[in-house]
Amino acid sequence: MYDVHMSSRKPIAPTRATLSRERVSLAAIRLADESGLEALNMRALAQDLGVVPMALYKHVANKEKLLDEMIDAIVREIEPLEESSDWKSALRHRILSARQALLRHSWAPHLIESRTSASPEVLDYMDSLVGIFIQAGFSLDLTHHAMHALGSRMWGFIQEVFPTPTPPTDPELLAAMFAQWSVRYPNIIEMASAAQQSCDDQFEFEFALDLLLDGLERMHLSGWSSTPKDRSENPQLESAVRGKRKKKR
Amino acid sequence: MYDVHMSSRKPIAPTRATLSRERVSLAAIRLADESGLEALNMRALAQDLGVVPMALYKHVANKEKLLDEMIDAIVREIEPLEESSDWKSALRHRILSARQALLRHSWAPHLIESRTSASPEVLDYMDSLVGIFIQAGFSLDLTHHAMHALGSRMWGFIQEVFPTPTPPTDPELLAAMFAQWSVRYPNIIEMASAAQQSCDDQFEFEFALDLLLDGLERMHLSGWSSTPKDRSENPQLESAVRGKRKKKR
DNA sequence: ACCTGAACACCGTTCAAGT
DNA sequence: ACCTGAACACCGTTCAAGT
Repeated sequence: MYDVHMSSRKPIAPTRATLSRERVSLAAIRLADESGLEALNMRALAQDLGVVPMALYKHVANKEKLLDEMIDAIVREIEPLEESSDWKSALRHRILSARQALLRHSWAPHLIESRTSASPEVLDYMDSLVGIFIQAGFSLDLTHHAMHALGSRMWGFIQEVFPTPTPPTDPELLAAMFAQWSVRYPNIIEMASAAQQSCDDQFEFEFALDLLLDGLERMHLSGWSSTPKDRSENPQLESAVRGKRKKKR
Repeated sequence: MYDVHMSSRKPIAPTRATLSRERVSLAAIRLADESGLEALNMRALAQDLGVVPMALYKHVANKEKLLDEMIDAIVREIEPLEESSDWKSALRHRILSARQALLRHSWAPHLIESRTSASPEVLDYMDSLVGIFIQAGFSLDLTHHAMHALGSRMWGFIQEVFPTPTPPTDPELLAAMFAQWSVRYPNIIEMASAAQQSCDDQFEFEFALDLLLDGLERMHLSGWSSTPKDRSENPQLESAVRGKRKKKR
């Protein structure tokens, strides 16, 4: 226990320093890292800091602002831009670095999805990605589409909608489930039977990232431009452009 | 008001029929459509149905199960598979149809993201997509990667992380914000200046979808196979394969 | 078999007061 | 200036009872 009577001077390394906005958000990150986002509530956070819940509200406006702070802390973990490399390597490096930061905080994807506005730190990062495309000579139009195509992937994650269920450990149950699924979901079972080793998330992430970057490179080199005339000469996006035309009419 | 003394027989079209699982989930969808997901709580839902909150629990196990029901109702809105068309058209049709269903229910993306398991209806839909790839002769391995690369796009949405803020209507405020952003986020401003007309979500969705489908087609035609030897002969995914190799070693 | 009323546990937050 | 204690509003859900 900390002995308050020990000295009237401030301890050199106080274990219970006065609160600050940074101390609160760091504690929130630690709590989420250890116990998950659902365990992060103002009462538990206050207890971790040895303080009464309402003490937090002198340093963060409300819980939403606190969650924004947590995102900013993660964005600061992303490695800075490598000026020297070519656009594709620079993008890959930045995005895979963002992914590393996110992997250290498993709650981050869900939190990012729930945010309704971007902080200055977030916009700084996005601005740097836009800059990579523009500096590489991408048209502003293609740059815009590229950013949309990346979506959450620019933050190093793709939402795994409807995660594949973990198969039961009991071999008897497993066999029963396999038999049942083979009848109702034959294609899924056939596909799964090919992936003997468990699915490698990092590989799947880079596979799709490269699929997008390679496609964007091809469009850029084949002279994608912002004028509709040039667009229609590009056979790759014929159908998408057709859709836009129809809507404009 | 409904007159209960009017007749002892059941009314032909009862306005206050007895509850059922379907009636509850339909009311939940209507409430979410009209007032948003955050307005959907058991008390409000019960009031809409003219019943006390606890009456709902005889028909749905809990709120989570109710949310699962709502997803299933949407999945049933997706148009069935067109057997005759080629794989790319079939996929586009199915996915754009899923998108239409989702656009009718703006709360659906957030709800889909939050689900932790897939219902049989959900698996049926995913199985049909896997089947399209396999029937087109895609290797099981490439099919697997393709499904991951599609991600949430197979449900007709991409998560718009950090949505772009709506610019202020007051021209003076707008000018001030523009000046500020031009200094700190020059690339974003430059990119945005090219997109005069407001951003077309449908176009961006189809742009990225076609980028992925075209890339997958190219890999399929160039003989992507599941053996590592063949993989390294495909120059397009050199870096991703390199990453996987390193991990395996 | 189905619905009701009261109550509990939990959580974000306001308010008036303490030092 | 910073922290505290009690309380309020809100929400999912349990429980024992009603018909």
